[in-house]
Amino acid sequence: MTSRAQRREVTQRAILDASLRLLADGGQEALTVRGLARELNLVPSALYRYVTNRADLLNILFEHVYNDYADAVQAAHDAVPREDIRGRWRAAAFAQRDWGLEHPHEWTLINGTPPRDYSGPTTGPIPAASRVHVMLARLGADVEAAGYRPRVTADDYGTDLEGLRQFAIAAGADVRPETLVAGVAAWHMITGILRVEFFRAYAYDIVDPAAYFALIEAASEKLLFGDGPVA
Amino acid sequence: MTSRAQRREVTQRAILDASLRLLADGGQEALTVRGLARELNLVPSALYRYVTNRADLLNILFEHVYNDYADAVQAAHDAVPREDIRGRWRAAAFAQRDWGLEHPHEWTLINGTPPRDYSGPTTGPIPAASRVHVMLARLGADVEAAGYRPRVTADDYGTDLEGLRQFAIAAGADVRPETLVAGVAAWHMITGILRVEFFRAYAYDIVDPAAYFALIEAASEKLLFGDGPVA
DNA sequence: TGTACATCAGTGAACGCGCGTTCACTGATGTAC
DNA sequence: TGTACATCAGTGAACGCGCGTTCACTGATGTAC
Repeated sequence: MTSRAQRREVTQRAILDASLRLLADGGQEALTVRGLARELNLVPSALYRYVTNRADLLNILFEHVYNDYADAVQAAHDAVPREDIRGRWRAAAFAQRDWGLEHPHEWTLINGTPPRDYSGPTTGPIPAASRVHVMLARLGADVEAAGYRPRVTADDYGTDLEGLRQFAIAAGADVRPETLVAGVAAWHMITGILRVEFFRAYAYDIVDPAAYFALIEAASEKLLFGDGPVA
Repeated sequence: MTSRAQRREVTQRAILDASLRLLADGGQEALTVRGLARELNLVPSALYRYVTNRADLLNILFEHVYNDYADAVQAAHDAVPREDIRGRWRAAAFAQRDWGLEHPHEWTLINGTPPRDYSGPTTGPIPAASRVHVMLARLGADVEAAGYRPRVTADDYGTDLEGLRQFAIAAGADVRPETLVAGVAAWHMITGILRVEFFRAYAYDIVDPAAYFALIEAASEKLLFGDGPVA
């Protein structure tokens, strides 16, 4: 590798780092071409050697941030012993909250309104979002194997339930689609309550958000684990 | 009422209408002072006779849109006979989706990232959000009265569970806080899946969003209604 | 090893744009006597 | 009913701002012979 290529890589990395800094400080609106140039002590036009336009910048950032989130959730989940199935779910749920508290603008980027110039996959899944759901599918398999029966039964095995089954198979998870639906639904619950907390969209006063989150998290467990293992 | 006051009211109404049009067409970013003036064939500065700044504009709009949403959900709920308790829940859930499909930018305004200049209640609840939750609390009371037992039991009656109880009492709903938690959690589930659908934040391919929503909605019912009425 | 040439990172100036907000003003509408 | 004055909706010009993107350029780094 030539030294020119090395320096190019260093700059690319510096651009990503500065982007993350701008995002963390001021949210996605603060991530502008000119602002980024300022942060890097460069002239704005110089950035066009590395990035084709602002949309490109956002796409790179989005992917990185989403993976950060997936890493955090995955790591918390993996830190719990495999046989503590409830604990694994709980760890993942709380990890999303903790990550969001530490990285509010990042949480907002991936969970809030998609940014103006962002043009992620117009069709098909977001890779980093899939990562978390692969984890959930495998967790679902263990939920079943441990004898828990989630409280969801589907009457209608529509196209998407079948799609979910295929997704689980690809993830190497032997799990009924009903369980997956329960898991996915429970995960939406977690994200939904965090939206209320982080965006301050309260319908009534919440004095202790952490305790309130724990309540909702308990409800998510009830949905996924039912009344406990069935012999 | 003098004619001057009448004309003032007409203009105020025109400003609101034009704001709604701009929002519906281009999202909250399209709602600018200058854009609004253009829409009304006015000079930008003229708007400052009616509005103190852009934040004010957004606050007015936000309130209106949130009430629109609450109206739609409430109306769908009220159209179902009181004794059809499951049907009432289902109607409310599907109403949120239908309203969101018809008013994507409006749904985004109240459920997505709070707009830059918006400065809603920094503390305390959003009035229109409370309206829906009052409805949910009363529905919860009927869920219990009908003998359903939601699958949530709380070990910890923390401050917020007590707050939720007070909220229900104020709403005239005789309902255990556990049931409320189940209802609220289930509602977050609904909003959570709609976020994925409307913001295209898929973790795997969803080929039939309507059918997929129905699956998740079924899960929400399972959480709220448990296995059916207990004699 | 030395020279001629090619590459390409970064510069600096400029483009056209839209934004929120201010301010002194005009001219029509409303009010007091 | 008529006149003098006050109110106030809307104008027009200007302020300073930041934005994304283009383009011709300089000068250092890298490559071929």
